[in-house]
Amino acid sequence: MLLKDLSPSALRVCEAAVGHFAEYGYDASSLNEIAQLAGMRKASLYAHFASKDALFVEVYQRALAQETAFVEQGFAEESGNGLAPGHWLALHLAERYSASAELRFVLRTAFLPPAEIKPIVTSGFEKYLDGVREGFCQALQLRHSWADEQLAVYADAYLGIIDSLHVELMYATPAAYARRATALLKLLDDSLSLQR
Amino acid sequence: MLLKDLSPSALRVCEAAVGHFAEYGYDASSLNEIAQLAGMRKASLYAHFASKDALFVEVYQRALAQETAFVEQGFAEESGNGLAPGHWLALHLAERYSASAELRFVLRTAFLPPAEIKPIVTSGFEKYLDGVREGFCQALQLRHSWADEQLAVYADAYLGIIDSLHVELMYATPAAYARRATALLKLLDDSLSLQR
Amino acid sequence: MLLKDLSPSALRVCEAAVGHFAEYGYDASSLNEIAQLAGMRKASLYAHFASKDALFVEVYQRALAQETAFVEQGFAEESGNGLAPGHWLALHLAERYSASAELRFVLRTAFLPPAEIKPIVTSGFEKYLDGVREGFCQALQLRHSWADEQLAVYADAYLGIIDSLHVELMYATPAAYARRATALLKLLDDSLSLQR
Amino acid sequence: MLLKDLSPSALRVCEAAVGHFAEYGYDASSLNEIAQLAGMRKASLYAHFASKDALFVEVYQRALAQETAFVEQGFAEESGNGLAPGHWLALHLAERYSASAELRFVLRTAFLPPAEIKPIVTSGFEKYLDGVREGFCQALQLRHSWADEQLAVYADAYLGIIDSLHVELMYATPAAYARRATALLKLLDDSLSLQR
DNA sequence: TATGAATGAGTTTTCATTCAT
DNA sequence: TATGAATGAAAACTCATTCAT
Repeated sequence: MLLKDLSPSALRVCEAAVGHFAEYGYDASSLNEIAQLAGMRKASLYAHFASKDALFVEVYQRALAQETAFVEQGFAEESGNGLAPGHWLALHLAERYSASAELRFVLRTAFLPPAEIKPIVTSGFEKYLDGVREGFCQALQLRHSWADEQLAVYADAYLGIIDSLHVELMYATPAAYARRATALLKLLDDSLSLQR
Repeated sequence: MLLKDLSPSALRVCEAAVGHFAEYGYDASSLNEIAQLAGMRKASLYAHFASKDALFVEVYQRALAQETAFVEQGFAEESGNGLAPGHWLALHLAERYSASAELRFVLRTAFLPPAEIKPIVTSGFEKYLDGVREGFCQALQLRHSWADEQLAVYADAYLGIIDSLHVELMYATPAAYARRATALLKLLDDSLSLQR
Repeated sequence: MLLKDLSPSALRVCEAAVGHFAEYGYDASSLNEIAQLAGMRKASLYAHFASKDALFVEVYQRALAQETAFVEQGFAEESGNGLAPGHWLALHLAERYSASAELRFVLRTAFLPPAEIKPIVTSGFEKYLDGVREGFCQALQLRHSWADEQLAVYADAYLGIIDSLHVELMYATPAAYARRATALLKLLDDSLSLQR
Repeated sequence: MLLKDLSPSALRVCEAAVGHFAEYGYDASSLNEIAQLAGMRKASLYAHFASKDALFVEVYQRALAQETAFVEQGFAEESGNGLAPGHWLALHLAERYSASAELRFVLRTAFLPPAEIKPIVTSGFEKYLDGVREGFCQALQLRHSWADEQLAVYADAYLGIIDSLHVELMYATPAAYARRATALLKLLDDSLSLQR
């Protein structure tokens, strides 16, 4: 999953595009506006990207790489601070969402991918979620050892929680997000506490 | 929230539109195609609906009403069958999703509402979720009585679970859906079991 | 130039149409809006008029008849009051213009007739102007007798003055109208005074 | 009132548009036909003008500038040839009208401006008329000196005459135009002759 | 006489894309 | 690498008109 080397201009286009796609989605985004934001004319985009699709995919892959790194670093921090498994990410997602156009873009795209490139989007997002699952499983195993089966169940549950929070980010207030995060983490911790 | 009386032709348009909107979303849906599906020409749509927006809103409200009724009936059935609180809906959502264009449309719309009518969409979907919350709380209270605060936490968690399943419906396989449903319901039941 | 007998409904349509045509012109007027104003649906118009053109022509002819009558009565009043020839009309045109949608409609239509019916419009308006000319010539001849040639020159001038005032009505303020009327009538009176 | 620099293609569009607008007016002109006349497709117009309104305004301003220049040059010529004040313009307007689509367009537009841009049209035409007034006043003052008040009255009258001739251009024959011009100029000269 | 439904032709406008420069 | 110009296709929407009821 290596990213292409892009020229400085192409990078500016990506930066402009990620915010635009995040806000309006694929269909309602116009190359014209993206080009303006990047300080060039529409036609010039084609010097950098073969098509709207190609630009979208490139932006998507860069955003995925970035958010995957964010998740990894989050789990590292969590284990350093002795937080309960999966808590760090759940508690920092809201902040990340408002700070990162990339995350907003990834979520919007993953949930409702443009028909033209649905397979690419879906498989990419699955890799992102695999990263989350991986981080969570490692955190769980730091505590004690689990049967594969049990581990899988908790991993499924945790991914479900994260997706639930993703949704809350997209259509609710910060307060509602906090309530949901608290409630779902409580379920998780309660259930884990029964496994002793 | 009474629905308008629509003429037979207008109803045919709604039926055609709900599937189209569910599959392609607002932006990528064309009135031309919807009209064809409804067996008329584009211009004829305007005898029934003032604009694309107006059609979309009408369809959305009808879909919401229908899915709200489905949820209500689900909770009624659950209590009749002695199922654990909230299980019926979680276990039937996938089937419903594949059977009901209305549900697919509602979820797609709620998660990524078209900018033009975001407020209408959001407030409508909140009412739908309130119905879910209401059903779940009543189911919980059939078992034993709860402090308001505890009840609210479990309601938040349950809505989170439902949203999580919504997401899984949109981008995953039936098998993955089942795994997630099992895992999250286990968390819920485990946590509730600690409240004795 | 007899007018048709119209049913009460058809008359209501004419009344609605004259204001609409006067304000928006032929092209920018929509039968839909005219029908609404007349308290019926668009399709019902066709029970009364064969087409948009036919409605327009009917309205035009009624308006012309009405304004022709107004001019006649004006010249009658003028001679009764001993006013200088042509003064009454020049001085009452502004008031009439603001009170009569028919006059506004006639002027708008005469100056820029819709291509489809230009000949009808033009010949109709010429008859209206002939009425003005006739009234003015008679008023002149009440004073003393004129050579045909002289009479024709003054009649041409007077019609020119009236058209000039028509224009001022369409695009200027009442104050500007008054200044122009005063100035042109002064020219007329000065010139007539030289004929003794 | 500087005019934009337009590309050759944009100029071709303007040239095509002025004739079309002059003949059919704003509402009945279609961008499709204008584009054909300019040798391009409809969509290409938008590379040069942001909208139908913008094109119309641009064309209008160019036409106004051109006709203002024509009037100025006319008054210059008049004073060179020793013609009576205001005669040159009155006598050349008909010829100009048939030769200049710009003049036809300006008059049509000024008399019945499209609702969307009425203020722009009106204020522009007033400047044009100010030019006429200015030229006439200077011509008057070459003969002898006038009280401000008298000057204003004759200026009002002269503008009235010009508007009257404008109207005659739009709906009458060349012969009728000549009769009217003769008659009105006679009034003007008679009245001026009384001021010695 | 009135109307709901339908429609063909037309409108302005947007868009992704191409190409010569 | 950048862009001005051009374009085919499609969008939403409007309109005068027809017709069965």
